[in-house]
Amino acid sequence: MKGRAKRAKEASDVLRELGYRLTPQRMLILAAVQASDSHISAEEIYSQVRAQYPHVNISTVYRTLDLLKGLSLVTETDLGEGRVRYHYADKGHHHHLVCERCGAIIEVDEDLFLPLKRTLLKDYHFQANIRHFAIFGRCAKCPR
Amino acid sequence: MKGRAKRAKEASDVLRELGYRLTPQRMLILAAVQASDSHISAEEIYSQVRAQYPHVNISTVYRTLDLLKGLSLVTETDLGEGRVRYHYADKGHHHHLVCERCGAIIEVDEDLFLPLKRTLLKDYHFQANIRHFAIFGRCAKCPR
DNA sequence: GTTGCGCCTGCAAGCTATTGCGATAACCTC
DNA sequence: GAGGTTATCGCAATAGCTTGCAGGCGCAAC
Repeated sequence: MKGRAKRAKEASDVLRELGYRLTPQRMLILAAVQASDSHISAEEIYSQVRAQYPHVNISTVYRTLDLLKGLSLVTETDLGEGRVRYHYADKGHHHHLVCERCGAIIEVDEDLFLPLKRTLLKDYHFQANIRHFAIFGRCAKCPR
Repeated sequence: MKGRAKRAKEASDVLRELGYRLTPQRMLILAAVQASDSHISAEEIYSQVRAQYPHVNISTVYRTLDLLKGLSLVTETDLGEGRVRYHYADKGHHHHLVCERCGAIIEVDEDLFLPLKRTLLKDYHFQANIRHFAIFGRCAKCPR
């Protein structure tokens, strides 16, 4: 998969250029997030990485995800499952509508938040960092 | 404090009318949330309640907060401190802008989200339940 | 290839929050 | 006021995530 390999290279270049070390743990964690087509949990990343590198510790997974998150290489979403999920951030960001009744998850484009972002900047001089958002409520199939 | 006593009565009426039992634990937890002028954490509620009723368990606090949350009597906010905070829900809902650099917390009115709510309802038929929201970013005093 | 600095990791303890289960007590009926 | 039903509670175990610390390893300089 060419696109994936290219993305991986770019991401590790970002790390190297910023002076971060390219450890096997970091590469594997990054690869796991990139290989996941949807949103992946820390535990899932952990077991994938451990398949190739049994000594890794779960805390390393969390620390690396934190690092990647800070560099905007991955985004984090809380869909209200009691665990956070991660997503590689090369595609356009998107948000989630989570139905409180049936659990359905609807992805919506980030453009939806542009008016809100503009208002916050204009009225509050607040530069909102809206990457991944989960909005809870009731979906079309679950009437009130 | 008349207003507070009145609110407490109303809240316990809601519980009773819905068939929930009015236990001293619940009353004390409710009172603690109501007595807090700002947002209160589960641990703070726990120690306040325990001062009057030493046998209470922290799990009861969480379970009660969950119940009250479901009944829209309290709202829950995650301000990114690693612990969730609670707030009595009789006043108009509001949201928070949290500065990722200096930690400042700015309260904003819920009206700000009305356009977004309308869009979600119109385009996705999704009835968003936006009570308490935290938006992270950079405040006016922390330039980029 | 070797050396050395210090970033990074593994380990273990700790924190917030949740859950299963048996015991208790709130509420209804009489 | 007494008794029965069952919602609720306390306890302890557990899950998800974080943190302090000591030792290991990536990387650059030689």
